[in-house]
Amino acid sequence: MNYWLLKSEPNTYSISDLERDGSTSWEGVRNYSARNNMRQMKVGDLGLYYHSNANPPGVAGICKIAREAYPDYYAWNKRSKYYDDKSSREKPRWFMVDVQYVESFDELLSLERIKDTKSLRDMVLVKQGRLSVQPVKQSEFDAIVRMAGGGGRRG
DNA sequence: GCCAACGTTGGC
DNA sequence: GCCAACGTTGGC
Repeated sequence: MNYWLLKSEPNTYSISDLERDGSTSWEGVRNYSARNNMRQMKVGDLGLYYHSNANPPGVAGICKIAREAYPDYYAWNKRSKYYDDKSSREKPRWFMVDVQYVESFDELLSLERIKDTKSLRDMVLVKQGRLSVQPVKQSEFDAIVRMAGGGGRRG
């Protein structure tokens, strides 16, 4: 199984929203690297749910991939803010997955603490920053869950 | 609101 | 294919 980190702005859709909804579709990714990462996801993979543009930013909890990549149909809807005329039904350019709520950490694990942790210094989150869907090593996933006091093991 | 670090676009 | 101009992300 693989591990991922998914960024969402809590103003737009926080982990509490995901908890309320149970699951959600992850549309609107318009970056090729992020899209390619999504296409690697398998049902059951676990994701760190990251709050970006937040105060403070950090990992808020855990989610699970509930459906593998399928065409992002928002790209075909002219009235959607995710509309892209270069994506067609015949040749979809963008993809989305479904994610399911797993757990919220009691306390957000801040980006600052992640940066201060030696074993997490090589995370894409720290090294590259801006990517909204990124791979995470199992060791990194485990360390973050441990630091956040989460119980989120597979399941 | 600023701006660094990327990504994308399009002229050539 | 190069690269300048522009747009976006996201921390601060």
